[in-house]
Parts: sequence; C-alpha cells; structure tokens
Amino acid sequence: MKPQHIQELRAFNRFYTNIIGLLDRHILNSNYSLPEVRIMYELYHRSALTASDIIALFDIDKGYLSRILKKFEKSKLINKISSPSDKRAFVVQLSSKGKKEFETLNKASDKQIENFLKNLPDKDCDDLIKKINEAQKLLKKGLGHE
Amino acid sequence: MKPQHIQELRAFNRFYTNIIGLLDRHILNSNYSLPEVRIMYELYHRSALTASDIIALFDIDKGYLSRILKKFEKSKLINKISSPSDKRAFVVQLSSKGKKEFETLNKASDKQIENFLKNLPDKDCDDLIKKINEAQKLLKKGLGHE
DNA sequence: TTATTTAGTTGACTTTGTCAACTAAATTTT
DNA sequence: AAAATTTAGTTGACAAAGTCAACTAAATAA
Repeated sequence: MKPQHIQELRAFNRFYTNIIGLLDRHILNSNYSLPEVRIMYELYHRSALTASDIIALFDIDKGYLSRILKKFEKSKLINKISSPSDKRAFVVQLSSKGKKEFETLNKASDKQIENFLKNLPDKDCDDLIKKINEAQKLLKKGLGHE
Repeated sequence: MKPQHIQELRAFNRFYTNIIGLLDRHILNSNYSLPEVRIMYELYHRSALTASDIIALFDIDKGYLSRILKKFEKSKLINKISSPSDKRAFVVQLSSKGKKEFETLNKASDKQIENFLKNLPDKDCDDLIKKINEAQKLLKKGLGHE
C-alpha cells in the first residue's frame, strides 16, 4: 500500500459521506430516523428478530432500541411475540401496516436513486455499478482480516 | 439503467454507511463532533473562510455553526478576523493550536485507514483505489446533471 | 441454592441539531 | 438620501438523537 492510497480512500470517504448525507436527508423528512429505517429494513428482510439480535446487528444502545421498538409498537408497525422458550425475550415482526410503511419508504428510496442514475448514460451507469460492486468485494476482503 | 442497478447501488450505500459509521466512531471518541472535524478540515485546507462560506459548503444551520465557532474560539483553535469591507462578517482561520489539533486528528485518521488497508494484499489495494476513483468520477458526472 | 449472566425497561442526562426572533450592517428601491 | 429589504451572525427556546447506569425478571452456571 502506498501513502497515496490512504489519501485517496479518505478523499472518497469524504465524498461519499456527502452523497449518503444527501440521500439520507430524504429519509429524515419522513417520520423516521435513520436507525429506525434500518431496523425496519432488517425486520422486513429477516422477518423476525429479537431485540438482542438487533443490538448485535447495529451495535445500538439497548435503552435506545427499547424506546424505538416502543414507538413502533405504539404506532402498530410491529408485533411483539413473547418467546415461549425465554420469558424475558420477545420476537419482533413487522405488522402488515409496518410492511406497508416500509414498502412506501423503500419505493421512495428507489425513486431517489433512479432519479440520480437517470442522469448518467447507460454505459456509465453500467460501469459505475460494476466498479462499486468490485470495490465492495475488495473492501469486504479487507474487513475480513480485521 | 436497469432496475437491478438501483438495488445494487442501494446495497452499496448500506454497506458503505456501515464502513463510514465505523470510521467515524473513532472521531466521536475525540473531543470533536463530525461537523466540527469537517469544519476544521476545510479551514485547514482553505486557510480562511467566513461563516457564510462554511454554511454554503456544508449547508449547516447558522445558529449551530455560530455555536461551534464559539466553542472553537473559546478553546483558541481559531482566530476571528473581522472583515474590514463588511463589518457584519468575519474571516475564520485556524490558529497554530488549531492547526496542530487538526493535524493530530488527521494523523489518527490516516493511521486508521492505513490499518484497514494493510490487511489487503498490495495488488487488491491498488485495484480498490482505482475502482473507487473511477466510481467517484462517474458519480460526479451523475451529480453534475442534477 | 446461591451467584452470575442475559433480556429488556426506565429515568436522568448530554449531545446534536432546528427554528425563529433579534441586532447591526449592507444593499436595493424609490 | 430616506425607506425598505436583504444579508451576516447571535441568541434563546426547544426537539431529536443518543448514552449511561440502575433496575426487574428470567435463565444459566457454580
């Protein structure tokens, strides 16, 4: 690794922090915070998780999570099913209202990205996706050795 | 652009949000918040900016910025030089203490990235940087048409 | 059985960020 | 040039986001 590499990766990080910030701003105009949406995302895709699972996934404070789930419960986005095998724990699932809500957010995010990509000629778009996929693969390789 | 592209870019965004979050956690153990460090970064590299310049750069709330600069001033990281041409405005510069402080943070960030990259074989590292640079170029092209 | 650990909750708190009202100087309009 | 508007930055009041530690109750280990 050359010293230059460090500087270039950091430059990319600054750049991409801005992009992500821009995209996230969008979500922040919804009624949900970033962590909330990410939790919904996981619940949507994994169907059932305990609070502890979510803590492990995101390394989020358990008090904070507890409140987020309480908010979700209050607005009927989730069902808490108390685990029969462990009476302290419960499994969380998105309710159908929760699923619908997530799908709405998800579609909006898709639209946003679509809108962004549509300014890029097809060839460039194809290239871009190839490159980020390859980059991601390499990054994962790097992380694997942590 | 194919529908698949949207999904892949979004997957990358989720992935990279985690990476950035991981890297930033580091800064958050320093005595500075992310916006603070980013402001220092700009001051370090551009040498002199007005508060309005900074607002334009980051699209940050001016009240919030005002307090950040006040904090910097209190800990003698910056000098406020009131502009002779506009008595409402002032130009901000890092003091030598401020420069030193930033350099310390900056070195720690370099180390962190170095540490991350050192797990990646040289060839991969080279590839990775090429790919993110190319991706960045394409992304900028996309943004240019917004 | 006692001790320890684990799952989740709650209260008190800090940090981060937003909003609107405000002062003073600069600029535009008439 | 006087009045009206805009711009630069500050301040107070507040909301949202996040942290920390004490707590209950159940599970597991000694």
